[in-house]
Amino acid sequence: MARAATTTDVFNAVAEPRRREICDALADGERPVGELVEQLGLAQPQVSKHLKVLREVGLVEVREEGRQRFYRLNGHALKPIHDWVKGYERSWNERFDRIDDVLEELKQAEVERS
Amino acid sequence: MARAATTTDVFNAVAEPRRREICDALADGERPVGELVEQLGLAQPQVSKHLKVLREVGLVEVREEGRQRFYRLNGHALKPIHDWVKGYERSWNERFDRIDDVLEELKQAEVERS
DNA sequence: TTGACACATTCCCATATCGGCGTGTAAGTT
DNA sequence: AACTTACACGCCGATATGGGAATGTGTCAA
Repeated sequence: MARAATTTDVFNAVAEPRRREICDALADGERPVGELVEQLGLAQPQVSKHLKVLREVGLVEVREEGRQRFYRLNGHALKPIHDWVKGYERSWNERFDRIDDVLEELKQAEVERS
Repeated sequence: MARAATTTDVFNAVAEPRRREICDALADGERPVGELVEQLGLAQPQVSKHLKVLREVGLVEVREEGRQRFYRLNGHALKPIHDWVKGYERSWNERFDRIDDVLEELKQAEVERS
C-alpha cells in the first residue's frame, strides 16, 4: 500500500503547505482563482488542483459567476484536526497546569474526607 | 516534485492515522515498542518505522533501558498545528460568536464616545 | 464568428510512501 | 557459546503525489 491519498481526510489535505496558504488567503472572504494565483505566486493549474483537493475534503466551496469561480473557506471542516490536537494542548498551555493543580487539590480533599 | 516527505514537518507526520494512534497510545505515559505493537495490531517493523518518523519531527523521544526502548510523547511539537487551526476555530466554536458580540459592543461604545 | 479570458483537466515523471518480509544487532538468559 | 528477546534497518513493489506544460471548456466581447 502507498501513502494515503491527499483527499482521504483533512489531515492529509492540509499537510501540504500551499494548501494551507490557500486556506489562509480565503480566511477573510471568498476569492476568485486568479487572485489566489497572484497571491500564491503559483501557476494557475496547480492552484486549481489544490483547490480540487480542498473541495473533496469539504474545506472549500465554489460559487460560479460568469467565467469566474469564487472559492470560500469552510473552516468547520478543520474541526477534526482541532479536536485531535486539543487533547495535547496541556503540553504547551500552562493554563492547564493550574487546572491540574486544582484537580490535585480536589483529590486531596477527597482523600481527607474519607 | 513529489509529495513532501512525511518527516518534513508535524503536519505531514501526523497525516498518517497510525501515527496519530501512536501518539494517543503515548498520551498517558511512555511505552515500549512491543506494547505499541500489541495495542495497534501492526507488525513490529512498521511501528518502528512510524516511531522513527515521529522522532524525526520531534513528536516522540526515546529512553533506552536494556533491550527495550521506551517512547514518550512530546506534545509540544504539535503546537504549530494547534496554532494554525486555532485561527479557524471561530467557524465551529460558538463561543467566538459571543466574543464577536463583545467586540461589536466595544466598537459601538467607541463610536458613541467620539 | 473569432478571439480573449478564467479555469479545469490531462499527460508526463521523479520521488517518497506504507506495508510485507527478511535480516541485522544489542541485551538478556540458560 | 547458543538461544531468545526487543528492536532497528534494508529491500521490494504498487501507488499517489506535485509541479511543468499543453490542452480542453465555458463565458464574454468585438
